[in-house]
Amino acid sequence: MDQSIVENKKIKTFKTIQSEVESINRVALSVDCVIFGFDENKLKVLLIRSDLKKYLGKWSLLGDLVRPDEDLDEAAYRILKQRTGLSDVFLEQVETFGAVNRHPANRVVTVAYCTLLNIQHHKLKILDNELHWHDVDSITEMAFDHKAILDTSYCRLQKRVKEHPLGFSLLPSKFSLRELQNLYEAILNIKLDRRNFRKKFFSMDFLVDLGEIETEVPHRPGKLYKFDYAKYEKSQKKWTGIAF
Amino acid sequence: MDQSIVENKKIKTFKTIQSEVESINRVALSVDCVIFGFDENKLKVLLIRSDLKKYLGKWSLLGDLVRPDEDLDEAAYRILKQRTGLSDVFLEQVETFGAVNRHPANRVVTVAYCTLLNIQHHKLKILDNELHWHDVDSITEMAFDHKAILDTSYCRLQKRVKEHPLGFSLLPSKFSLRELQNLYEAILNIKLDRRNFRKKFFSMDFLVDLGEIETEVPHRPGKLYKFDYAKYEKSQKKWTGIAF
DNA sequence: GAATTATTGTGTATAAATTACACTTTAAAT
DNA sequence: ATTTAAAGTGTAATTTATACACAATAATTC
Repeated sequence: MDQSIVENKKIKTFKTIQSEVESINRVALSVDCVIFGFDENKLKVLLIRSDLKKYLGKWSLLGDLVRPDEDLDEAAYRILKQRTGLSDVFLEQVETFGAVNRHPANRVVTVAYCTLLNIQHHKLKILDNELHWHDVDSITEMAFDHKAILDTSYCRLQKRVKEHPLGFSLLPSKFSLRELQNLYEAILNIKLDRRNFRKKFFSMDFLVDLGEIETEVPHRPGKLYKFDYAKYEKSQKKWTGIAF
Repeated sequence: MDQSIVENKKIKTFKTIQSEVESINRVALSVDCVIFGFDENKLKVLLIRSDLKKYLGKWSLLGDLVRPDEDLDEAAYRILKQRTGLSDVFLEQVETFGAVNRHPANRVVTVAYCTLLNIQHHKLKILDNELHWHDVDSITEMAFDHKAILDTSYCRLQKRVKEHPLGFSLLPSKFSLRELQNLYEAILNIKLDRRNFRKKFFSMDFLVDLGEIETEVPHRPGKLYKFDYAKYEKSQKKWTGIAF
């Protein structure tokens, strides 16, 4: 809402609302971060062990209450930083979960955020509550409604990764086309034709050949590329037609 | 969050959090509904006049505080019903807006929801606060951050309407292809080729020819169709490739 | 240093989808 | 009967997506 409230066809004044705001109509608000990574050709997610009695032993997303003087995005970045030390990663609001009984003790509405990290570049320094990376597809049960939040975030990721070059933030700054393809296959959970995959990415024309090749592979090394973000930003996103 | 909170590397217990939840860390939570309609070949949105002093005279979305015993979706449907009397319309969460100072009096975090209504089928019965339909593209200024919420919702609508058959809920149950095309042109703000538009929709094969034609048009009447939702639901959504 | 291994890198033919584009038909109104 | 305004329709050209197989390369092994 934000100002006038109609209830049983009686218009409440702003004064009435003010007092409602002060008293009963308040909830605790949290942010939960779904932090995706990629390693050993598998999509991973960063979880901690819940220490709430009801969910003892269950895995949980990284979250915290939003402070009274803090924007939602700010809170998400703070939590990410507190948990991982990282600050310059892509971060996006996913959805807000507010079922009345989603938290056993209080009404806590939570805003889910989603981030993608390069696991190799960002070794975890804080390991409280058994913080570590889990294979996304191995997770069956979680604390609270966190499994639903994870599922929603994963679906969103699958959709976004097809529309935007997000995936590159999960890879080393120099990567081979095989690594890129492995990433897409893992996230989308499909097999792709190698030749057509390459054709597609080369035709998009955002990959820069670095003139280097992989090292320490026990076979023919692949060329290394980086993603040209500047070129991507300048490009006109193409019109994608109507299709259900 | 939801259980353990790390702050300055000090782990707080659940008890600590409990008391935080009880006291300072609470915010007022509202839902704002962005109700889109379609009339005279224009996309419309339903607004009321703000009666908050700071925004007196400005237009505002339809909102209310979320009740302590009410899920977010429930609140959105309640507000929609209270304002319009309607209940069986598509309703979707868009995004949560939580800038610290978005409300002048209190911290109010708002969850935006978006709905599409058929204006002809749903004549407004309640007109409090000058509730009425506005051309979406004529709106320049609004109360609070509601212009930003509207813009975000409109962008979301443009995207969703290309991926899902949402648009049909804005049309009469029997519609002509011209009406359908007008709808898409208005929402997407583009001109489409008539023959290709028809080809596209016929090839999707979800339109049912009702064997009826338009009446009271001063020219050759078009055939009337309905959308076959059952057939659509059964259809496998096609794989849409990677494209930035 | 020859053979083996594993993976890179490449091209083409076919099918499917998208685009651009103009004339005839129809019903209502005059 | 004429006018008006929009409905209805098809094709050729282009672009995009798909299916598919073999030679080149670097490292490892013998």
